[in-house]
Amino acid sequence: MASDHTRSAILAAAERLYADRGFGDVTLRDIVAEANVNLAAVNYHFGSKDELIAELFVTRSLATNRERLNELKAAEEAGGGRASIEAIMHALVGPTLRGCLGPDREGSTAARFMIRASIESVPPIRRIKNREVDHLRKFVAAMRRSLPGRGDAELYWGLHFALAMSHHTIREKERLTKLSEGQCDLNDVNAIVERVVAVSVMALTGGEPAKKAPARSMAPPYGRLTRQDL
Amino acid sequence: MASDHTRSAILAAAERLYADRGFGDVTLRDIVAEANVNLAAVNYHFGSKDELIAELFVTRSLATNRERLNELKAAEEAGGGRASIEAIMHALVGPTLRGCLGPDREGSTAARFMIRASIESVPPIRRIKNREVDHLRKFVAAMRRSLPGRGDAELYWGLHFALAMSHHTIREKERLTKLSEGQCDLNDVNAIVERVVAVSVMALTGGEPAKKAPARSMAPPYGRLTRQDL
DNA sequence: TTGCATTTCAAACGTGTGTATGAAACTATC
DNA sequence: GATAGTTTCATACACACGTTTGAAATGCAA
Repeated sequence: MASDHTRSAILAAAERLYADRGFGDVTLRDIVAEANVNLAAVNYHFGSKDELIAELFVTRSLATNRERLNELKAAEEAGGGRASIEAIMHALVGPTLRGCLGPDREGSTAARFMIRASIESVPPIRRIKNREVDHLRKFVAAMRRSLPGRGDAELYWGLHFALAMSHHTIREKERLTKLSEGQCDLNDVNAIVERVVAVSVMALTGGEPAKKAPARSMAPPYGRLTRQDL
Repeated sequence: MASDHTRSAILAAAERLYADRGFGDVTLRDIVAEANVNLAAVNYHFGSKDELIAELFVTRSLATNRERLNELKAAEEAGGGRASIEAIMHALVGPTLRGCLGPDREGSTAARFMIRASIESVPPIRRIKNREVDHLRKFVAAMRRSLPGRGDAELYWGLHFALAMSHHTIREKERLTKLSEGQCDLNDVNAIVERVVAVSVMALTGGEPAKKAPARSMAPPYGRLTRQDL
C-alpha cells in the first residue's frame, strides 16, 4: 500500500462518471478508462463493483451524518440539553440539502453523485441506507426531549415528513424547476432549508406557535424506545 | 389480434414478477416462463422490454391520474368553481396513497408494482413521469383559484411538498414501520391521507387556520376523516 | 379447399458485463 | 543485488441478457 494512486484514481473517476451518467450507464471499463488504470485494478483494490459503489457512498454519507450529529449536539448543548424543535429539524435536513443543492457545491461531483444515489437507488446503496435507522433514532430522542408530551408516533411522522421534503426536493429539483418555470429558486439553499424546517415544525406542532409545556397534558405514550447508542 | 391471450398473459406475469422482485432482478426469460409463452412473444407484441414496462406503468398511472382529476373536478363543482385547498390536496394525494397503501389493494399486484416503480425508477418509467407535468398544472390552476393572492412560487412549493410526503411515504413505508417500531400505522390509509393533507395545507397557508373560501362542504368524494391528534 | 396474414416457436445471435488468471513490473527490506 | 511481497497488466472466461431469425402452426376469408 505504498501509494494508493490507483485506488483513488478509480474512486475519483467512478464518482465523476456515476454523477454524470448514472449507475445504469457506467461500466467498470468506462471507469478504468477514465482513471487510466487497468481493468483488473478494480477487483484488486475493491473486491467487486458493488464494493466500490458502497465505498463511494459510505464516504459521502458518513460526512453528512457527522455534520448532522454535530449540528444536533451543538444545538442541544446551546439549549442546556434541550434543543428547540426548529434547531433539531435544521440539523436533520440542513446538511443533506446543503450538500446536494448548496451553491458552493453546486454541480460538484460529490453533490451530483449523492443526487444520483438518491434517485437511482442501486442495491449496494440500498443496503447501506437501511442501516441508517440507528442514526435517526438520535434525532427522535432529541425531538422527544424538545417536545415532551408529543406521542412518539407524531414524532416519527414529523421526522418522516421532514426527510420526505428534503429528499424529494433533491430528487426532483429539475422537475420542480421545470414545473414552476423557474419560479421556485433552487439555488437559494438557505431559503429551502428554512422552508422545509418551517413546514416540518408545523407538522409537529400542529401549526400552533411552538411552545414548550403543552397545556393539554397527554398520557405518556406506550413504549419508550430502548437504549440507543452508537 | 384475434386473441390477445399471450399479450395479456405477459402483462400479468410481468407485473407480478416486477412487483415481487423488482425491475433489476427480473429478466424476459423469467417473465415468459411465468406466463408460459415463448420468449420471442415479448418482442413480437411489445417491441422491446422497455415498451412492455412502459405499457404496464402507463396503464396503472393513467387510472390514478383519472381518479385525481375526477376528484378535483368534483370538488371544484361542489364549490362553485372553487374548491377548498383541503379538497384539492386531497384529490392530489388521495388516489396515489390509496392506490399504493389502501387496505383493499393492500398487497395487490398493481399496488406493489407501483411501489416498485416509485422506488426503482427505471428509464422507461422515468420518461413517462417527466410527461406528468401537464397533469400537475391543472392542480396548480385549481390552487390558484382556491388561494388567490398566494404567489405562484408558494403554490408550487406546496404542491411539491404534498407530493414529497405522499411519495416518500409510499417509498419508505417499510423503513418508517421499522424506525417507529410499528407505532406509525401504515394500514390506516385514510388517516395517512388526512395527515398529508393537513400538513400540505399548513405549508400553503402558513399554519393559520384556513380562510375556508367556499362555504360549501369541502368533503371530497371519498370518506374524509377528521384529523386526530394523539 | 386455397391463399394470405397473424401468431407461435425453438434456436441462435451478438454483445456487454463483472470477474478471474497468471505472468510481468514494481517496491522495500535485508 | 537477491528475495519476498505488492501492484499492474493483457487477456480470457463465463454467461446472462435483449433481440433476431426463419420456419412452423394457426386463424380467417373467399
